[in-house]
Amino acid sequence: MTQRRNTSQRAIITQLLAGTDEFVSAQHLHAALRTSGSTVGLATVYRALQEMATGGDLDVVRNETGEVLYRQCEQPSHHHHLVCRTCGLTQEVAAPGVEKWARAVAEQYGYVDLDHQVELFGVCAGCAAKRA
Amino acid sequence: MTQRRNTSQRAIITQLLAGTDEFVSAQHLHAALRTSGSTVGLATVYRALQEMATGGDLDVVRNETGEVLYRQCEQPSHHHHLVCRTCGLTQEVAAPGVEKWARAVAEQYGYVDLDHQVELFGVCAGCAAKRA
DNA sequence: TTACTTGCAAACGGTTTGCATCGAG
DNA sequence: CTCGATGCAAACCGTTTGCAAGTAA
Repeated sequence: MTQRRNTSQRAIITQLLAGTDEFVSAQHLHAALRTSGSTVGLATVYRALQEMATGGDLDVVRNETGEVLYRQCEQPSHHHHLVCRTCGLTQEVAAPGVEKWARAVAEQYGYVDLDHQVELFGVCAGCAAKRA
Repeated sequence: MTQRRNTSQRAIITQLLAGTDEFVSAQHLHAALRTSGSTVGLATVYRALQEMATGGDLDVVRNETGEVLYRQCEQPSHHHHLVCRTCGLTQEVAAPGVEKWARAVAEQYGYVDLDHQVELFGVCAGCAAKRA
């Protein structure tokens, strides 16, 4: 049985994530921590983020360059994202029908252990206005 | 004005892509080429794929591990994929409700110029059987 | 004391780039 | 002959891992 220990590093990482509702990369988070005086190691940041993500405490997304982004997840229920491809503004959205559809399709083809990736990209109202 | 030269390498890459309607990674494509006797370099494959992708001749997707996948694009009807995360077997599936849902959500939040990414991952019947 | 955590550095895996050489036009 | 294309190897970059030292419980 694995049990999590409370360390100052994890506390500060959790705290920093709680302070924002935007997606951040492990690298960015690490840089921010070092800048503010902490001596946390990069590996520790990665390990903490992974742990929190698999524990369901963080939302995980990948940006266009393949970098992994994390954000504290406000909604306990499963949901997806609508991301502005210009400024990164993100809305959490529910996809009621999608889950059911995914299950039906998987069953039809005999696939099990299903997971799905559903993300919407667009340009938010603000950015669209500036573009005009 | 940049002009493309016709080389045997590009010809064989184009030909191989034309022979399938599945997504392939640059690495996979390169391995396949080497196996079939070609001496193409990895870099050449990457350069060719990038060029074709920016030229709009290929669809580009990223899998769960961040690897970039390419596929010849000319699919008449829009559809999505159900990919086996063990063996890579891919089924093309239609997502009737998804498109409508995406449009509705985007409108609700004032997002325009919408695009979406919907991929299903699971373990196909064959791989599931071997696992047991 | 036990065994989970940490920081560092090295290892990794996919992708990109520098450069000398090759070859299409 | 020119200049884009190629192959190789090294460089990159984000991420993971081995390991000895540190520390919560």
